[in-house]
Amino acid sequence: MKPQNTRTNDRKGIGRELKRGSLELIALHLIAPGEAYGYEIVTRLTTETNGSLEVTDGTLYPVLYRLERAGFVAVRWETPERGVPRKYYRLTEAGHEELEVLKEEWTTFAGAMARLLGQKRKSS
Amino acid sequence: MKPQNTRTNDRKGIGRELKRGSLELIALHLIAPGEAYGYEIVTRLTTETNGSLEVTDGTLYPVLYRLERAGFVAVRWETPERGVPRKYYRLTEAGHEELEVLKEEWTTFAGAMARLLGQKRKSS
DNA sequence: CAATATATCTTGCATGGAAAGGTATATTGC
DNA sequence: GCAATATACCTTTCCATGCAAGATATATTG
Repeated sequence: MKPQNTRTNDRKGIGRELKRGSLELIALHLIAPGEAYGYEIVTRLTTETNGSLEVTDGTLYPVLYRLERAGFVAVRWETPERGVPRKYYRLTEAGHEELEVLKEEWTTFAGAMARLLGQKRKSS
Repeated sequence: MKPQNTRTNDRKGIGRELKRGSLELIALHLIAPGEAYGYEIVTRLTTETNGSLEVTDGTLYPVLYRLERAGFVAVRWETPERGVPRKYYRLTEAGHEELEVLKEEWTTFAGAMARLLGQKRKSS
């Protein structure tokens, strides 16, 4: 029998909406230091954030595809002797710039939210 | 002539997606101290956040309607002697609880983002 | 050879922010 | 008296995107 989780069920995807628009930033950020492949990013996101920012592969792959089409990442296939081929992503010059832009936008937004919720006073 | 803003135009709505899921929180938060009406919230959001969290009325009214249907806000019409009638919103008990829940979800999410982007190390 | 883990991709759905349009009342200016 | 503007509400339509679900393929293990 399915759990009829009254308070949790009608709100199945609250955190889901919060991720909106931040996934590209997240992906670019995780790729930035060097190279990364899709499956790796998915698992790293789950482990490194204790599930807070978990995404499914069905979510991430389209994101990577968008980044590729936009010219923010370059792609390299690696087919090892043994194992499933991997598609490695690396930031382009434009990708690094985009990362900075998105990071700044996130900071601005998060800052505005924090200020609003925190009820920061303007004067002493 | 429309401004052909190369770098800004193709990205017309980046911050737009970031607001996803936070508008209910914002609305509840702004109503919480007492009462507020729709038009007021729209203008306050723009002025109090310097446009960072600006929304159009076409965006906010559906949000308020959802909150009302969910039982998070109660409604009172005020038709002054002179002036357009206003629809005042006030948080219900459930609304106050919801506000806390959403606030916590936001904090968790923003914290995870900050930790990820900030490259916090786990050990010394 | 069945099951599992790794790794990729696609289709279809649901959500919700935004543009655009519509209504109604009051004030201001000609 | 009437057009224009500001206030205040609401609705319809569009679209971007996260996710579930399903499909494919290779390698390992029992």
